[in-house]
Amino acid sequence: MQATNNMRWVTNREVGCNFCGLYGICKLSGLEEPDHSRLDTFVQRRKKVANGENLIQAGEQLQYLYAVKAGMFKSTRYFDDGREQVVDFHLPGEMIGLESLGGIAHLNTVTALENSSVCAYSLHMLEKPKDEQQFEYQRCLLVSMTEKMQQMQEQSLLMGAQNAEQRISLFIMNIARRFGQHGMPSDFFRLSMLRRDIANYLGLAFETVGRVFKKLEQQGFIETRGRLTQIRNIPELALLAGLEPVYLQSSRTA
Amino acid sequence: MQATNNMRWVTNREVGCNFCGLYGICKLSGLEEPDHSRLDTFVQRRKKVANGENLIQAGEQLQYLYAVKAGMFKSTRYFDDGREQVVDFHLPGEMIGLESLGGIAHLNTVTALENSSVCAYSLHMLEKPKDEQQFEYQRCLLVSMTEKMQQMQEQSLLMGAQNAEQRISLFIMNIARRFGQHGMPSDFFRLSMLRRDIANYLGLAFETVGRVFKKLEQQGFIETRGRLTQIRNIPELALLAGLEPVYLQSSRTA
DNA sequence: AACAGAAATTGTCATTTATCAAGTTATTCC
DNA sequence: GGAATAACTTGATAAATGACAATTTCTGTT
Repeated sequence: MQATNNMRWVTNREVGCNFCGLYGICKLSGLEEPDHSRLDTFVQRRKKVANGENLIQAGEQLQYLYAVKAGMFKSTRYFDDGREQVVDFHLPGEMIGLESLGGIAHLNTVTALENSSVCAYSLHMLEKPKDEQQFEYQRCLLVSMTEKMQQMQEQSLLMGAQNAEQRISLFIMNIARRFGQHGMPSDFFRLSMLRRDIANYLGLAFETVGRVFKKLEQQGFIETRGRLTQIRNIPELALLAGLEPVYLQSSRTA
Repeated sequence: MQATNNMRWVTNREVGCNFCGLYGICKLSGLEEPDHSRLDTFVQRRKKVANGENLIQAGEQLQYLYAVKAGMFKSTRYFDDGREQVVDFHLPGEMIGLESLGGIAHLNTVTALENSSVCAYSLHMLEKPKDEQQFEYQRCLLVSMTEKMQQMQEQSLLMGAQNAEQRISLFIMNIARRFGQHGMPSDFFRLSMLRRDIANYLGLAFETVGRVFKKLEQQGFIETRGRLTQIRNIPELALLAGLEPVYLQSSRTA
């Protein structure tokens, strides 16, 4: 198919700073000052991570908070016996590292699923003496954690899914909402992870994932070309997922 | 069985304040002052909730943070079409409400799974003017959220479970660790939720949950008398769950 | 102690999903 | 651009789980 060749390199847009999870913190650090000199001492901007490379290795010391600027990441837990479990995906605008804040080391390995870039914010700011600004930093962090927690809350719905079709519909709708939340189209995006990753994440065989995607496509709910994914019938997909039909709409207008 | 009659009323111990999720906040508010007068203006202590009663109704305005003092709760999401999804359980020492902090209303209904009691802390403290103490409150909240987030992280492992046996083993080990974390025995506790609740939470049929429990018991990994549950072979159960064998030990000594 | 209702167990059968194997299509790397 | 590799698809079969119905046990109440 010729169209496929044209679309192969289409990728998700870079997220704007105003839609980024680090926005609050960056603003405090001088993002909106004419020269960014102050900001630049705290934030390492647009660090590139090539497809397949690790941004974070499990066991590594916790030093930075990251925000995905462009591209996509997965978090994987590796076990002694060689098994691996994908525990999360990170979309543009979302933060990486919040879930490890309690300890001193990262629990999971974070890998780029395509050529990606991140902004890194040093966690040293948390150790500074208490002052007015410090208070605000903490508040920003609290907001970020709150958002992350709500996202994780939704995973609980995923866990109760009754069958593969519902699980996968829920998964797609979840990704869609998250794209929309950060100012990108919520019905047309690049699903950069492999079927294997999705399957591992959802606890399904990857053949099952493939078959369900195909079925959803045949029913006209979604359309895929390689990794590019378009949702063609949001209400029906939401229904399959067992969500209220307003699911995506409400988060768009919010 | 005669022994059963004796054990019917055995219940989980009340958690000590020093093992409670609200400890930091209560301490700030005067928990350790000789008279508790200051504390009592912020904290409503030992509010009783009878088995089956709702502590929180979905949609209700967010006003308090709760900590489970004794007993057990479940959080349920209700859908328009009548379906319900159990999204979380709350054990003694754990907090309730953190996951809704972002919004103004509760998303889930929280129900007591046995005669329980909670401490309630007014969220108004968060709106007070910025002062030294306010900073500390925020920090406490950040710590609580961090803990909750790590707990939720573990749910991600649950989601990837390959089969019912692994799911349920993981579930039991998870509950066990959480009891241990708050100073209670991690190998002997009352599992107050119904099979139906566990099944709903894990996305399994309740008959399957029952059969797996029975199988685990026949293999000698666990022992149950009614709701009372004892883990008899931690390493084997951890193995089934696909966890490192040190899982429980490490959290005990910590 | 006895009753009523709820919860749990058990057995059978239908459905879903995993597993394995073979073939096809995409990607990556020279 | 082409070879090598990885990812995905498809089909057949086995295994796990869900659904239903009948029975037993448990729980709470009087």
